[in-house]
Amino acid sequence: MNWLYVEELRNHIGEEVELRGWVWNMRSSGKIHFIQFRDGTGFVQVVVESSSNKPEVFERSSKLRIESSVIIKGKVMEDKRSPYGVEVHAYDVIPVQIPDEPYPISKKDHGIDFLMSYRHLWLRSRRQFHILKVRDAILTAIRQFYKDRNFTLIDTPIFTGAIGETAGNLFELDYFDYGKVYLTQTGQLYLEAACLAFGKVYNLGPTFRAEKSKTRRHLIEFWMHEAEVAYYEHEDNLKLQEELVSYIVKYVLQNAKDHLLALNRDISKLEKVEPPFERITYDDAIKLLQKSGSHIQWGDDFGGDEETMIASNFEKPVFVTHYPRKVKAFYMQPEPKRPEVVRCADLLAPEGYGEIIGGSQRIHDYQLLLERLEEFNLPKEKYEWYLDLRRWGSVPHSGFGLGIERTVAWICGLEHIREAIPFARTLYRIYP
RNA sequence: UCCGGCGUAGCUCAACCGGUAGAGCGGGUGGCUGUUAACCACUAGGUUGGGGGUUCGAGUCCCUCCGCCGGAGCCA
Repeated sequence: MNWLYVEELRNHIGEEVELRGWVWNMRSSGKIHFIQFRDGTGFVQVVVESSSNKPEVFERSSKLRIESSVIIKGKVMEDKRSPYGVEVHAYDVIPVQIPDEPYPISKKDHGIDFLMSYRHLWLRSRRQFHILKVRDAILTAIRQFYKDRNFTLIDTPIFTGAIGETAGNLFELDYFDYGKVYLTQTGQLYLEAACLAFGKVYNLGPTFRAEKSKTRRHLIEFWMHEAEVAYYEHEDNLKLQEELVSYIVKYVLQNAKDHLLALNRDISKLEKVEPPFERITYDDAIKLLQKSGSHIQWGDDFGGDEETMIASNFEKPVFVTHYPRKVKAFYMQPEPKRPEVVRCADLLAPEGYGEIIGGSQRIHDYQLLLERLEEFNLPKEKYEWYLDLRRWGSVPHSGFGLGIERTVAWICGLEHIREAIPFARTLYRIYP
């Protein structure tokens, strides 16, 4: 007997197959059962007819209920009445487990609190299935993009002594006798070290921000992809980013289009995403905002509304470059002719999804970096290794970080980032 | 942390000016050979988030605590 997955059935019409999976819904008309079946690769309808089956087979299948696990033996039939194009006519139904209690997630609406409490079961629902399949495609695309360009994957540590961004948003832990360490906010400083050894490097992993953020675009634990390249300056950095983002979107359209369509995503907006992306300076962004009626002043950072307003002027993602150095991190390279701004860029996604990338050229001069550490009140001794990178073989270098969940939310068209990760860690939720 | 809203059956919600708790889904029983959130009939299911107060009477009004949702700040 040939054990097949649902995703393979279209190529096996007329064959007798075995399916192993779960019942996500049951309908019955007395002498005919319709089992809505899923196996982790897709969904298909299984038909069990009383007239063409042994009585015990039909009897066994009547006992199935939602989220029973079951092995089906049957024949694959083409059928235009089925939304999937094929269905399986069963001649044997073997229950693996039949639940004693009703399945908590019903076919009708649920509130988000209830669903998040049952996230471990909610993952089985079709919408969540499609979202996480797109997430998987995005992560595969990132790895493939760097493999094609011969970058080296460098896994950066989760425990860190040095601070990447700003203090105050760090999760603090006791590390034996050493004292306090922090959960990483970014692997960037370590990638900078690695890029001076390997030239072109990237990472992909979880990061943590102890921010009491309560918005649709924040998680406490989120995944970030970062890249860092030696000898890259500002414009090289932007080019890499627009190529990466375009590659991801194209890859998803080629490999996970059905999932996007199942999510009712407007594909036409994603099809426009290809290099080059527009670049707009912070100065011009401020003018644009003021023209639209905002009271923002030069020197202010943007909030979610400002980002949405700026991005709404563009169909593709847009770079906002050269922010005032006071609103950005200590390591960013100043623009030589205008030292009050830095060589950085945020990439804003269209359709109100906000910042998906933050990047910059890094300071490579020892003296300047030392001044900035003092200016930001960072303890020099913890950064000695980072200063070493400017003592030996220092070169201009640039990099960026891309938020995975925000990218998933944008590409899938989600209303809230909590659906973009299998088990979201939000402000007051750690269960399940 | 601040601002706003909500908390009634397992779930999603209703209940007028304060007058004594109701529907759909889910569950159970029965029916139905093409269902698509199947349908039809019957049926079980409630200390209205906790505590206190006002009142002849509180799901409804007041105080307080807890929980959740939305937004702001911060940020990817």
